[in-house]
Amino acid sequence: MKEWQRIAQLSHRTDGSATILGWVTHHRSSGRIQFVTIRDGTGEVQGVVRADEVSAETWETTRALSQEAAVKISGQVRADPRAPGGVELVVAGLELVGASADYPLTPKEHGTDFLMEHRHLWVRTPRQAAILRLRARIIHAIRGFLDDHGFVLADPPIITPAAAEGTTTLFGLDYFGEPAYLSQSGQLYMEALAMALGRVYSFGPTFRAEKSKTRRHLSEFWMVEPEMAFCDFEENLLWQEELVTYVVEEVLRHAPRELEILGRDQEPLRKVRPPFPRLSYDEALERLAEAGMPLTWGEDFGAAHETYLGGLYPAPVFIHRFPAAHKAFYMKPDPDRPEVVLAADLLAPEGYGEIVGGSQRIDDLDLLERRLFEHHLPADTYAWYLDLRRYGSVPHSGFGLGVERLVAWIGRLEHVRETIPFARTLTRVWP
RNA sequence: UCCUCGAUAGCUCAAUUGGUAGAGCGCUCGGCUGUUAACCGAGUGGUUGCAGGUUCGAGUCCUGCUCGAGGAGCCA
Repeated sequence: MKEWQRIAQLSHRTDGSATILGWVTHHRSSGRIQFVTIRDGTGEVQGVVRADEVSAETWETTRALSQEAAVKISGQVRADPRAPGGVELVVAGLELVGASADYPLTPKEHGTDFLMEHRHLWVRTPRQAAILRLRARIIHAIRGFLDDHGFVLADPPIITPAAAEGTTTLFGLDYFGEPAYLSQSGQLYMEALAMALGRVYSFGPTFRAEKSKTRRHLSEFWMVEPEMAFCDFEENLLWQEELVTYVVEEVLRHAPRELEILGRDQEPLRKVRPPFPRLSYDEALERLAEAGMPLTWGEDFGAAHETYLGGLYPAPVFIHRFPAAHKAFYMKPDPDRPEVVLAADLLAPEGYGEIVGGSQRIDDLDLLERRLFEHHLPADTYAWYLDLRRYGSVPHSGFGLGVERLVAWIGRLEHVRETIPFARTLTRVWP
């Protein structure tokens, strides 16, 4: 049995003694009475210290407390309408566990660069802690959904010999004298694993050395990549909308406090229900033309186009069947229209852009070899991948979901760098 | 890689047509018997990103550079 309590539990013991361990967030003094606010990761509570109720030593120790000093305090838990949260601790004893001098972060405003430079301390603030709890809840929901639906967690390697798609920029490294790269997608490996386990998913970091500096980009981000054998394009979309819906429901059910701290309006989230609206690439072009943003068939969407399309509906929207020319080599052509592929992007509402990208994969060996040639990719690098089409090839599909973008959308955050404990961006690899 | 904007006290920011670099917060000391980012008084605080130029005089104008921001492209 523990000899101390966590702050979140204090409201259940509004009479009786308690001991808490935590860090000082605020300290106010008014002559003969001091107020010390303590944070312990589960919540905050105010300690009340009266000069005539504690020893001179405790009074002095309390008086000398500074921001983020670690303390152990004990006393009587009491309900009081004047206390933030309605419960306070009338302090009988206070011990300094760890002093804190010249804490850099003040209760006032700071700029982004300063906060990122002190990210190791910034995470202590209520807002940042709420975001990290939200992230944890979202990850828990994703894994729970997939685990409960027969998906086997099977993670691909992070150190890889070549680009998965041969396009985006990779972080290179020296692998015992051989060139190797940090994975920018585990998808090809997931296809192999799906042929072994049926339904699989990966959950891990992904690395992209793109020179992107926007609020939607990180150099290191986390991605979920489910892959399903015997799954066609339509079923793939169903899995995606079921998963996203479940995650949103779980957040609404289990993290309303976090959404409140973030000031996140819950109404748009309550409108996220399957089926999600779907627009074919061709239909999307029509919508864009009506909105004064005409594109000729075959052109890719720009950021403005994506934002517009994502904003058409309260729920995420699928854009599907893109022109094959600019898409990844492994995407299966639509049998009815070979000029488009059975791929879809899921665009989040409220301007958050693409959160999921998925497709049915080519299962025909000849076509896949032809596509590798057309994309100027070396066949020998993909020899093992081609084997998957040689030995019992089946229709299969999968998708990749960006965890940070999902967290940013659900929390309605300004920037993905706040959705991960220590963001790695184009200009920052520290702390 | 390109475009736009920016850099002044530990932090957030002011500084008029080029004319002695300030405020709030933080921190230190003092005051206050219920504070809520407490309040009141005093104190503390500067190579104005770097290098050069114009000028009697540059935080301010000019040139180059460095660093940062968010947007494009690219992407989750």
